[in-house]
This record gives sequence, structure tokens and C-alpha cells, in this order.
Amino acid sequence: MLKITRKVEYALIALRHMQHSSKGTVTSAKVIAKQYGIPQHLLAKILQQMAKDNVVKAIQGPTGGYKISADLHQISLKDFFEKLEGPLGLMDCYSNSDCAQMKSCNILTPIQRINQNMRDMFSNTSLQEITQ
Amino acid sequence: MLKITRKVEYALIALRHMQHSSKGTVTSAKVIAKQYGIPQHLLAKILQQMAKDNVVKAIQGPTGGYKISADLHQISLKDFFEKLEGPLGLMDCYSNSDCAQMKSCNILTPIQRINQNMRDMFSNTSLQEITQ
DNA sequence: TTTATATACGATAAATTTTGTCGTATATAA
DNA sequence: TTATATACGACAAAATTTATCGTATATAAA
Repeated sequence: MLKITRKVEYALIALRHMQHSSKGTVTSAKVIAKQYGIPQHLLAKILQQMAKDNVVKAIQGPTGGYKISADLHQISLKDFFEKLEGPLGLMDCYSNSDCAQMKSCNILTPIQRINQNMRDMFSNTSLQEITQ
Repeated sequence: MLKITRKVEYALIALRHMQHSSKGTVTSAKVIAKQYGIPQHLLAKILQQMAKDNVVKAIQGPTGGYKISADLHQISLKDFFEKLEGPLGLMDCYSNSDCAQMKSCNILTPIQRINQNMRDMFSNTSLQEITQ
């Protein structure tokens, strides 16, 4: 429990790789996938999602690929995680209220505090701090 | 991602329930399970594990059940989580080094810092703060 | 002593989530 | 025209989480 997903892991690896490439360089999913042992199609889809989220820019065609298009200082880890994986919360009930025990649950409030601490932590860390 | 498991959730619910019962009272898994809509056998197993971990004491036979035996001020959330679910870490590689990409992974060090922040957060929170 | 009810615990199954694959379409540089 | 890249939906495999089942043992109470 309390793990980040491979999806997020792969996204961070790709961003860090691109940030350490010469500025303006375009990098294909294939190159990154090979270098880090990531399934190529999977990484491509993740990069496509990041392109939709305006974190990277996609260039099509041969010699195409991706490059970072956002200022990573301006994106918090919380926002980045939520772009890729949806709302952040220690329990589902904080984003999805279909738990039948909502009324009787006695730990909702106390866990909420921990939840807020976690969100604050990820809000106060920028993507740049991971990829630099 | 970054969720706690139902197992931990049920454990916390049970502890909080017991802490709010009259002191010295013994509570059966059945009673708690019914009140909060938790599968009875599952909760029993979780309580059995907590008994092994000396968080609660088990009393067998009819009129048996469980009661809190540890000082919850003295147990951090980190320790409690690790008792129930094993080592805490954002990525598996921090506790289990069978990832083939260990050498080439470029985010190991930066994520480690976030990981430490998370561990600190749970180390600095006692079980009591959740169950009180 | 018998019975009912509780914990103890391993095996297994169901459900969910995560992770990865495949096929086809489209863009574009060479 | 061809080769190589992204785009994207459908699907499948794998892993993890969640729940169930069966049987044994302990013990309070009738």
C-alpha cells in the first residue's frame, strides 16, 4: 500500500530523461523505453497523456517524439499525480462517496487529517525537484 | 495509488471502537463487524494478527473477544502500518531489490527524498491520534 | 458433561486494480 | 512511396487486494 504506480514512475523517468537531454531536443518513446527497460507502447501512451495535459509536446512523424513543454517548477507533484491517476486520497471515500459505511465509519475524520498532511507534502514539492 | 488497504482501515476502525468502549471491556470481532459492515471472518483475522503483534489481547471462548493491550501513544502509524503490511515505501525497490532497472533508474535518488518525507510523517503520528 | 460461541489459522476463491499487448489509423520526414 | 513516429481504443495478462470456507481449539454457561 501507499505505492506510486508504474505509470507515474515511467512518467517521471521520461521527464527526467528529457530534462537532461540537450534543450529543445525531441526524444522518441522508443529511445526512452529501450534505455530504461520500459514497455514501449505503454510508455508511448503515458507520454500521449502527458501531451494532452500540456506537460510535454508531441511531434509526429519520423524524427518525431516528445519534449517538455511546461515549466516543471510550476507543477506540484500533487497536480502531476492527479493528472495521471485522479484524485489523491488515502481512502477512496474522499473522492468517491459510494461507500456504504460512510455513516457508521468512525475513522473518517481522523484519517482526513493525515490525508491533508499527505496532500500538503505533495503540493509543496514541484516536479522539478524530482526531475532536476 | 497511495491508498491504505482495507485491512489497515478495518484495523483502525476496530481499535477506535475498542478505545471508545468502557475500559477493560472485551469486544468480539462479530460485534464490531456487524456495527461497521465489515466481513466478520476477515476482521477476526486482522484482530488475530494484531494480537500477535501485541497491539490487542485476545480472550478465547464464549464471552471472549479482544481488548487493546498496548499504549497507542507509543506506536507510530509507520510502525503500525508496517506491522500489518510490511515495509513502507513509494516504490517496491526500497524494500525489495529485484527490479531489473535498478542500475539504469534515474529517479531512485529523487524519489527517495519524498519517500523519507512520507516515512517521517507517519513516524511522527501516533496511533492514538487516529483512535482517540 | 454437553452445548454454544468465541478465537486460531491455513487454504482457496472472487474481485479489483495494475500492467502490458495488439491492431489500426494518421502524420510527416526522407 | 516508404519508413518511422505518434494517436488511441480494445483487449489480455498479471498482480494484488479482498473475501470466504473449513476445521480445530478454548472456555463460559446450562
